Amino acid sequence: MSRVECQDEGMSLRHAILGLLEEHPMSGYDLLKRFEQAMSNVWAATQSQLYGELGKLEAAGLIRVHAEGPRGRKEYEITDAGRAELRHWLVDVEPNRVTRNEALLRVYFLGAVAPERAREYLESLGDTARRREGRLEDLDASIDWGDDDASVYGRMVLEWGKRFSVMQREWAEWAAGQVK
Amino acid sequence: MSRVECQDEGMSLRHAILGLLEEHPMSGYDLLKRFEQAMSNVWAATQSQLYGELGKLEAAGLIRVHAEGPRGRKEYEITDAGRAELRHWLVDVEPNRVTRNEALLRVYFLGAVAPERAREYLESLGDTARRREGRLEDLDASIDWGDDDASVYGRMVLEWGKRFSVMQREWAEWAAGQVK
DNA sequence: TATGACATGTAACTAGTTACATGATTCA
DNA sequence: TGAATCATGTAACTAGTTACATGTCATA
Repeated sequence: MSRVECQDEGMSLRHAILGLLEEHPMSGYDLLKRFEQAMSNVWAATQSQLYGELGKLEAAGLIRVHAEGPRGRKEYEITDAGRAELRHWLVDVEPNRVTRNEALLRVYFLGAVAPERAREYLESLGDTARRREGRLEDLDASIDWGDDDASVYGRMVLEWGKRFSVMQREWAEWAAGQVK
Repeated sequence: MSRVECQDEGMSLRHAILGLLEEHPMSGYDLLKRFEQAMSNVWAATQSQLYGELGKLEAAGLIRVHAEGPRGRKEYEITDAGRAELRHWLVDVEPNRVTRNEALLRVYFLGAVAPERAREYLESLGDTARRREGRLEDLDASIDWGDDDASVYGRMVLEWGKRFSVMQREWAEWAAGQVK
């Protein structure tokens, strides 16, 4: 029941896995699908990293194998220690705000290329945002939202993505117009 | 004059350094100050990583030592090969969109804690955004913008930060209201 | 029977973090 | 002369990426 000591503030993949297993037991393969789909807009993870982390989580006693299936399938479930660690992270650890926005980094340096290239770049950012906006609208419309926690908080994340896309598109349009 | 071969799409720190040195020659220490200040909202870098990367850039011929000063200070300048690499990155390499938003990741899992804790968390995201909004407004007002490239593109980046902060604050206020 | 989806794993690498270590110069 | 700032570097680590490697099961 007691939380494993852990002074590190990072390791969000670890907590992403714990959070998904809190919903219900899953295999590494199942988790991978989640990271490739819904999760990909929020936290990226590769197959290799995922299986590695599952091993570490099991060794740390935060998850355990709950059932084995065909083809070597191992379904993991979260343990009480894992749940404690997840809650601790959600409540006590302040989010680390290490910012890395490659698209925006380029904008700083657009003076190094011809104005036409700069405008093209900004317009392509706008196009990308527009496409993303459309995809998220479609996704939202296709989901039958309920009033359970997963729906409420899932919708919040989706709403964030939609608002972000709109903001990015509008900014890119404005910025392209600023290029002389 | 010809670009160094480089199939990797990442290495943005490398390009951030090249972009800053394109403005004018600087030492590692100067660059560090830039990364700690204006740059910190776009691309984070530690002192250790910076000096390591400067060594690699020099070895690759993309920068060279232009002047030495007291206390072992080494001022670097960008070479023609470095400028070519910077332009190549700006124009030809599409931005990699690996998303990792720790604050948003938590929102997915807020169902694991009491609604009051969840609301507190969302409100704290709103507060953070509001403070950031204020800081960026102040910064904008304090800068004497010109119509040179550095001003035009610097203002674009700042404008993005302001719009992002507004979006994040409004979303967080809405989201906090969604918690039952 | 062959293809594709299911399923897990490892090796070698690059990027990024934390902590330590050292010394020079300025200025109160 | 002591503290702050300037200035560079290294060692040990964690996180993340790419590529490879292997084998199972369902079904067309």
